[in-house]
Amino acid sequence: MKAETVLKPQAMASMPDETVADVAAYFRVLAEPSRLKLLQALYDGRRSVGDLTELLDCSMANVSRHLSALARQGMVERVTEGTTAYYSIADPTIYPLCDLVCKGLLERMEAQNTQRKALKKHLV
Amino acid sequence: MKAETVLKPQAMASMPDETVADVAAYFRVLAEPSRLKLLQALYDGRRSVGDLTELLDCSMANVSRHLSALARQGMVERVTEGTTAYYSIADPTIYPLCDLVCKGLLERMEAQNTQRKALKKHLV
DNA sequence: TTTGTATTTGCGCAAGTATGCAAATATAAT
DNA sequence: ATTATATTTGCATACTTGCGCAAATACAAA
Repeated sequence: MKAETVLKPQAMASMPDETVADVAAYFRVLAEPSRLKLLQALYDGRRSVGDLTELLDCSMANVSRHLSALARQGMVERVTEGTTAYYSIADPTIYPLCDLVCKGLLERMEAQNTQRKALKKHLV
Repeated sequence: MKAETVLKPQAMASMPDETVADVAAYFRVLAEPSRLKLLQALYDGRRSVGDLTELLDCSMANVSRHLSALARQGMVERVTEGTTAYYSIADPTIYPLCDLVCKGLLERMEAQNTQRKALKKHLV
């Protein structure tokens, strides 16, 4: 591992346009509530499309499409048994990723909260 | 901090739809090559819209729009001096986030690489 | 083979998004 | 006040994306 990585994350080193596009594509797949919910639902293990459809209240056709979007990015893996298709997480990177985002959002909400309280104090 | 967090990242605990939507919105802002490049360019410190426009080869109007999208999400901050607007990173969460994604992509590319080599071996 | 169940896919539509171009806005300099 | 510079915004357009619905596909059971 290079020392540079510590100072400047490799993610932020200048990178070829194609790589930037790949990263953007990765984020794009995560930029959809239904797909996030699917990943959430898959946390405990593999699930069939039918299971996920019930869990999600969303048409089966859509669940299937979202799953194949996730699979295309290598985020989930598909295994069939008979007529049913089981999906499972293939890229565990996703979890720390979402965790970071959630922590950030939470912080921001808390900041807004204290701000709101401070404002309230002034009004009283 | 609850023990649950260790076993199951809070990001993947069942969360209200609204929060899921927020996370998706966060990722959506990152799902754009130009915006990623802007964040990359801002790594070393604040930059004016003009500077960023030169760096990015993209119209100034678009750079401005992308910057306001980033600002709307709280990722960057805007400070004006005279007629020029300086933008800078406001949410450092972005860096480890992109780093994770890049590491994942890199791994995948390497895997493909070794696979390609193995295939080649068989063909020779 | 026929029927039923699970999943995927094609198609058309509605909503969202990025971009170019021109106009609007804001501020500094003459 | 006028002009020049920096940035933002409105508008029209092309493109992408998610969805519902119906049809296609795959496999198992009768």
